[in-house]
Amino acid sequence: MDKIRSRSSARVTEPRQGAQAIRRALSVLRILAAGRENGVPLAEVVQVTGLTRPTVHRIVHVLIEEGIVERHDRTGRYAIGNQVPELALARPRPSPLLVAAGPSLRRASAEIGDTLFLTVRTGNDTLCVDRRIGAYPIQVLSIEVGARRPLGVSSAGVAILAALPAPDARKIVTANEKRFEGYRTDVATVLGEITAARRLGYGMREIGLVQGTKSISTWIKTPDGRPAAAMTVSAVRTRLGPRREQEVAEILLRETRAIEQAIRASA
Amino acid sequence: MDKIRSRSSARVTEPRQGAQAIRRALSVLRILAAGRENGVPLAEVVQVTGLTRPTVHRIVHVLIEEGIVERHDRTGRYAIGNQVPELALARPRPSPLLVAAGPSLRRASAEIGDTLFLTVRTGNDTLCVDRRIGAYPIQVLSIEVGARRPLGVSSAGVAILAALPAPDARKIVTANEKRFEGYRTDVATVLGEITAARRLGYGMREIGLVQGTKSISTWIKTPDGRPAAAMTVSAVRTRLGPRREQEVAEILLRETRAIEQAIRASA
DNA sequence: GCGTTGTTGTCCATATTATGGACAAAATAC
DNA sequence: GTATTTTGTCCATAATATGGACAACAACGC
Repeated sequence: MDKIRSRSSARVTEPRQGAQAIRRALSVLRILAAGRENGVPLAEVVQVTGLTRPTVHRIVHVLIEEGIVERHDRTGRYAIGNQVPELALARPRPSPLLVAAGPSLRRASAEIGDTLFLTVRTGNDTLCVDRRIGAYPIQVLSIEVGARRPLGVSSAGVAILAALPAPDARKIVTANEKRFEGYRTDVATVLGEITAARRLGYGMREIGLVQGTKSISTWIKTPDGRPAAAMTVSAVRTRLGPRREQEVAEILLRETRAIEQAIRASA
Repeated sequence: MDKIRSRSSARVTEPRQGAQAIRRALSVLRILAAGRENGVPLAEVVQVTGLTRPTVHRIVHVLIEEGIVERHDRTGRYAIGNQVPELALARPRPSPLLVAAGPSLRRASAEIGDTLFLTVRTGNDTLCVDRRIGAYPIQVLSIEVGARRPLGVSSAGVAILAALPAPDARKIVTANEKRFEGYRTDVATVLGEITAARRLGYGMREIGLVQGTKSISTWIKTPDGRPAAAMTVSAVRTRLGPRREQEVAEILLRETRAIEQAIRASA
């Protein structure tokens, strides 16, 4: 581990010590969260976190005893346990972002007709928090609410990274290096996509995570200038030619501004 | 800490070591969860967990850095952070219990007309996971979905304790001793209520948590005989005289059996 | 059946990490 | 203004978490 002193951007009080084990447990949890209901095999957690197997094993089993993690008997995979949603109930139900974005998502979805996603950043991951299905008969539904992927592998992730200060983005991308393999991409490619997104004003992937799909993402910023989320349209590639890409991007950018306004209003 | 070897009931593999810090962090989290949106002052966490202040302080602040806990600027209280619901999204949305209980809650609510609660046990707490408002114009709405209290202070808690093996119940009650003060009760009173509930077949509190209310709770068991939840009716005391208590209890017991059947069917 | 490979699980000596007593600084009450 | 309560920090020390090495088990091939 490296001792980082100060960041050029906002917060300066980052590195607090005396809780290595807790931090490790949390990074394990985040990997498990990426596995959703199916969970993740121990070996993969070891691989991705870079911790040793005994350590991961110990952490995971303590968390099982505590009800935070479950182990699927049949597959032996580890997954987020039911105590996590129970803890989550402590918070008021709909997040301010979802409230602020609701009307815009409805409008954009009606207007565009393809599947719309709202994705937030959580640590080094993107997390899909809302999805609206459009009227067009062919819809890209592969990504579900709750889906979690390393920042950088989806157009939403690229958009969010593009909206971050370059050094921060770079740091996240390199931190995710190990996890990129599973998505057939790498640090250089992602950095290239980020640069392209900055130039374009929105994130775009000709080759979506699903074969034959294309995605366009805009970034949504909080009043302090930090990216809060991304709004994404995914569709079969043939439906998003250059002309329509332009059209869709304009709608997304318009609604993005509306959401940013709504956030400001609610704060 | 004591070294428990074996339990008379089910699980025998309980005490795994090498993760004190993680367990402590989790017990802190559970206390914070009880504080809901408002959170809990540090001193209270210290008092209830029995940990030292430096330790709690360290844990809480690491969790803040990780996004698991938030500190409300104005009050200085600590609360569950937004990363917890994000992790929770990894699990499929409606819990099997909620699905199984849904129709029964609807029926019972329509029939009784007073507020109905579904409460689960989570560790040493009860957690309200569903609430149905009845048709009668005066409703007891003080307990909200997500509300968390020490097992023993509500009629639902008493019901769940009554359904547990006596030694387990006793252990939980003594573990909660410190927290009872805040609810104007104590170990002896709670143990008495549990015994009474076992005799009656359902839990009952003449003096509810809210002045002038009365509650009746039945316990719901999983196929293996462990209590999974409690179903509760709360109403102003005058509306629950001896005759109607009897009536309501019978409806609850009937629907309880229906839920138990539904759980068996879904397993 | 019996090696082979790829998992997961366990042990324990050791160094690293988390601990908590004591002290300090805010915030709040008086 | 001082007293009191609450939160925050330090650091020497002991207890805790660590990970190398080994073991058990499962899945596959033949």
